[in-house]
Amino acid sequence: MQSEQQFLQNYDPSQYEHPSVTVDILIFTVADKKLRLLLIRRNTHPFQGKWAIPGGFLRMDESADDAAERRISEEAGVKNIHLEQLYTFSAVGRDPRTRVISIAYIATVPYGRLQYSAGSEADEAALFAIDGITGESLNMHPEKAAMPGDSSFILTGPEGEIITGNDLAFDHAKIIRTAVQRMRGKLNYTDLAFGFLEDPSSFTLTELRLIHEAILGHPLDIGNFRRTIKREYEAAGRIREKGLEKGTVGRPAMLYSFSQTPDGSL
Amino acid sequence: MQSEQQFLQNYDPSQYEHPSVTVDILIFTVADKKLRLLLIRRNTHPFQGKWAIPGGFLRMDESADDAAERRISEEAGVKNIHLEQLYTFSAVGRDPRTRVISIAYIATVPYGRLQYSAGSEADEAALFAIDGITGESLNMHPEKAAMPGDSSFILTGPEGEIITGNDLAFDHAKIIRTAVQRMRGKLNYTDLAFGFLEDPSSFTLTELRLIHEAILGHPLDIGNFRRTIKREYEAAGRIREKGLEKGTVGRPAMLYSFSQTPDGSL
DNA sequence: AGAATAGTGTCTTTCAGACAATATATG
DNA sequence: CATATATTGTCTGAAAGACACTATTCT
Repeated sequence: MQSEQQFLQNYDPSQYEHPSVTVDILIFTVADKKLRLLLIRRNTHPFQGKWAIPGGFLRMDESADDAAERRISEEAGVKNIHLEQLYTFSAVGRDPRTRVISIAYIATVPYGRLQYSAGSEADEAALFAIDGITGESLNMHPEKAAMPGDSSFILTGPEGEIITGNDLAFDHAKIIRTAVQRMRGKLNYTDLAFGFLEDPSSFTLTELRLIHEAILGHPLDIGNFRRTIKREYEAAGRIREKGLEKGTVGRPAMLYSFSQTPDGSL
Repeated sequence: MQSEQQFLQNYDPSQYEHPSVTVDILIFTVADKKLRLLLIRRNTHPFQGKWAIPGGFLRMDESADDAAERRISEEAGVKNIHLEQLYTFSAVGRDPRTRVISIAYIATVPYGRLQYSAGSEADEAALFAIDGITGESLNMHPEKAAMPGDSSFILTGPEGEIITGNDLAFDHAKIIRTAVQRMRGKLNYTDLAFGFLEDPSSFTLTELRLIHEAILGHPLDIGNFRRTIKREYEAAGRIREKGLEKGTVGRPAMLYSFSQTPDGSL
């Protein structure tokens, strides 16, 4: 029997053919009461000219979490953003070039912190508002069961240009649908929405409610929302009153500050 | 500018170094009122002699879902099992040989259908009961924040031998903890538990309750459980009465049959 | 009858949804 | 004061949790 050292010396990773591994980042933000997603226009084949989710190859010396952080820093110029793994897409034909499996991540970025090259030719990027995604049920097999209409949701660009999920590159419509459904499902029992706050140490409950409404795609009852948030967070000391807002129209709102849990969970 | 055809011809997948991609399958079952997991004892380096989650390399012509189905068929001799992607683990040092990322799947197998080589030397496999996993909160970053005690749960083998998460190969303790927490979190709003029924077309509510209790690790109120299941499933026509059980001790139980939804969701 | 298991009913508290009413700022 | 926004209160029905009680079989 060989020793562990001998084994490691004899081990040849090239004996198997390996797929490419990429990390795709769904960079979401909330602006003007709408959930929006950062897409980039592809300037190479395949799907040249189509809009796509930003991504990149996983380097050998970084975890997928690290790669996601790196890519969002490169693409949106922002660090210390809430990132969460969504799903790993691995259908055989999803990339026409070669075998590519993609680990998809959701990033929740406050609109004010987002930086991207809106106009530049080389790497054109734009925020698209998302509408028309229905069915909040959690799909256990995102790559199976492509229902008709799965890709029929609407994306509205910065100049009002409208495309649908079918106009996107690769299987990115499927990924976006999965992401929105996941966000909706987790909204009520996680801190997801807080990741979109411009300043978590000073926000109003109206601001937080508008984020929830943008993600869900429908309005919420104001009183019930306040009651629920205060019960879930204020009693536990997760949010705290910080004094009144100033210089706004109407009654000034109470400002709150939010405390992240150590691991970002619940 | 090159055409798409030219691009495809020029594309060289080997220009990047690729990690290995494996699929790991957490084969769960419920037997004797306990949640149990199929582990195999490694007979090669690294971690020779340690217990590990079964897995295998992703082939170039199969999706991760397909690979998971293939592996569970090879390892447990069973097909058409409920499979669900858990998480993709990709920390750099998780495999000492080379860079390996692992797409983990949860399989829910009825005990009676499970076949594995319990005694054979070549590929020793065993079912381990899982105890002592606490904190049902959904961890957003399973690979970060290794709390002390994360791997301190207890696994009890077929002969009563006891090991802890720390005795497992690779980062498999972390994977198991993530899986159990995920199952607990989804138990109440998915069909997860039904995957463990010996015969979904003929089961009692007591049998279903024992599955829930095994996953959660604590007893449930009998009346409340019945009420909730009947409200959620019987009203929607998802379960139907099939007549009385026969030949058992005590009052005979009503038998039910369960209808899977097309996509296996909710 | 007694043991064992299955199934029902009731009471209380919590929570979600709908909606009305009140409070405090600006112009 | 009119307008705009924030905040509180109230009512109802659904649902969860605790727990007592009844039903049907076998030995």
